[in-house]
Amino acid sequence: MAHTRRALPLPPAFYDRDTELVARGLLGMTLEHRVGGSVVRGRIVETEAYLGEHDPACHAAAGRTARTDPLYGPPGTAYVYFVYGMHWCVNAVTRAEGLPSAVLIRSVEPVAGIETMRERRPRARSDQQLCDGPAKLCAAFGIDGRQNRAALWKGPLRILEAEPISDQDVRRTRRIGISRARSWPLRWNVVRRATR
DNA sequence: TCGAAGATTGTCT
DNA sequence: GACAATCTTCGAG
Repeated sequence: MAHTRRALPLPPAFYDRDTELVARGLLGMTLEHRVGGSVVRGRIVETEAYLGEHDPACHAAAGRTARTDPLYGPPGTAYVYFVYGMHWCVNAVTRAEGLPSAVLIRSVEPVAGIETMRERRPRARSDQQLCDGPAKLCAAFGIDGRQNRAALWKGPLRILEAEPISDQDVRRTRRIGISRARSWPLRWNVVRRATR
């Protein structure tokens, strides 16, 4: 890219919209995490929407509990949860307070800080495998429970505006990795590389 | 290259 | 006590 205008974080208003629009809109955006002196960045290429208490696959379907409480919080904050006894996953909370919906970030492409990612995920055999899964990207980015409820527009953990992905490069499919409400078409991913 | 199964712990019934 | 928005390894073809 020739001249990069300074990347701005997506404002809270970006997240205070229909969750499906947010999931689609996050494709192509930049996930960034600063820890100590190191910065890692990635391009979001896969997301999933979780719509609220009426969505059986959404954690909020169980109601408001200590675990799901962040989903009820303000839009643009992080919901980081622990699964399978060993993995962390990160979501962006969407819609107004009291509407417990969110977008799971499932996959990103490494953009910066690849050395740091490799240190955190020495088992990855290729750069692509560093963060092509929800738990992998949390490991590569150093995301864990400490980022739960963090504001994504000003934290050390942020999502920055970047080149949007055009419709012809986006595919919408069913959600994966879940047992309930599997058939709902709430997963978006980038099918073609925008770079050449 | 693909499918099956184990790892491991917080949360809710 | 069951199960989970996953990743990795291992064995078969």
